[in-house]
Amino acid sequence: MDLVTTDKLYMRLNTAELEAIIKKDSPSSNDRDAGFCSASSESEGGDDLALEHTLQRARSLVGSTDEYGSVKEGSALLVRNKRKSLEPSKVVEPALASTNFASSLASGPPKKRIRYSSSADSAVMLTPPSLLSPPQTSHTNLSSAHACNPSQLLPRDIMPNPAHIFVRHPGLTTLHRAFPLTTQPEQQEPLALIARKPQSDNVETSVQQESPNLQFEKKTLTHKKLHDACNETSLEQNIEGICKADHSDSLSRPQQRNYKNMTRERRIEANARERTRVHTISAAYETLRHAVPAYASSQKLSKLSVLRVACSYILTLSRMAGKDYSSDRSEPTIAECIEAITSTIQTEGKVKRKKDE
DNA sequence: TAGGCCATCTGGTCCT
DNA sequence: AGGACCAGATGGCCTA
Repeated sequence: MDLVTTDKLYMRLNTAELEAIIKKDSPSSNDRDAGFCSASSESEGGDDLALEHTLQRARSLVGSTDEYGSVKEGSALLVRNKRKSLEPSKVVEPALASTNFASSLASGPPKKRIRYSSSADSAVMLTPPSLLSPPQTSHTNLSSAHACNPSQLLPRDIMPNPAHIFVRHPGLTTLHRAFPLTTQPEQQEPLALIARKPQSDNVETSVQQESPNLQFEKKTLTHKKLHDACNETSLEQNIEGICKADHSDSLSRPQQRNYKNMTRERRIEANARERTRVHTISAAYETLRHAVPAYASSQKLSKLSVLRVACSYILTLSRMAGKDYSSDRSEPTIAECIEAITSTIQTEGKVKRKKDE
């Protein structure tokens, strides 16, 4: 087993990447760029990918991928085992997923959140009418089962501002908790929209106190509408009605604001940015995961494991390059470094190794 | 079933 | 003022 990791390590050390590192004697050279993707490039690629996956996910939900030509990877709902293997553990056909979603709505809210290969895969585009560009070509199919404005489909070649794409799991979120349609949950409003500061203004106070309940009622109504919709007629037609009702409702009532005087819309936008940010970090982890040695190619180390292995790997490379990046400047020998990283890989991949054996 | 891991939402803080 | 970054809370998925 040692041979596996050690050989793999040496294989990596013999690559052009290592040569490049060795040739770069100047301390000013950016070692991070040797063999690793920079954060900026990763970010851009990650965002574009996430965006594309968002669109694909939205298309796959209604099983209309053909309309957009070739179907890339990710159009199907791949529910992967993220930790242990790179291979998909479950593959849910888009049509089936759509059916399941509809049926889950028909029998009440989904009890479990669906896990996707990436959050972009799980994306359900929620594009508020206020943020939508002028109406595009109307489609018979929805861009998403949750699209707020079903009549406005985002064409493949029009990439919206990521900040305007609201990604939401079709099932549970903190904002959109599942609860039996016939019973009321204890928490009846989104956490962020609870007014914390007591308002001296009587009018505003009454609005702040009443609105969460109204919002809950609206959500409940929306769930019920969706529930009835799935039972009676097509999901598409009814969601359109729901979205219209939602839109008109939002126009007729003042915007909800949280403690930061943040509107609901801005909170959702902030959530989207936060997701994008976290996705970028996850993508960087994924890049790093591919850049470090592992026990097996199919093994998927956790983020923490990736960091640990990467640290050992970098230290080993630095020693082979005649430098010492160890924290204590102890100048370990190359043999010691290889032994350390081998141990690290074995430790971090312990579970998987046992399974393989 | 418990524990680990991860995604998401949220509020707080800092920076531009 | 708004966005980026961060950490806590929550809940789903997976494995032993």
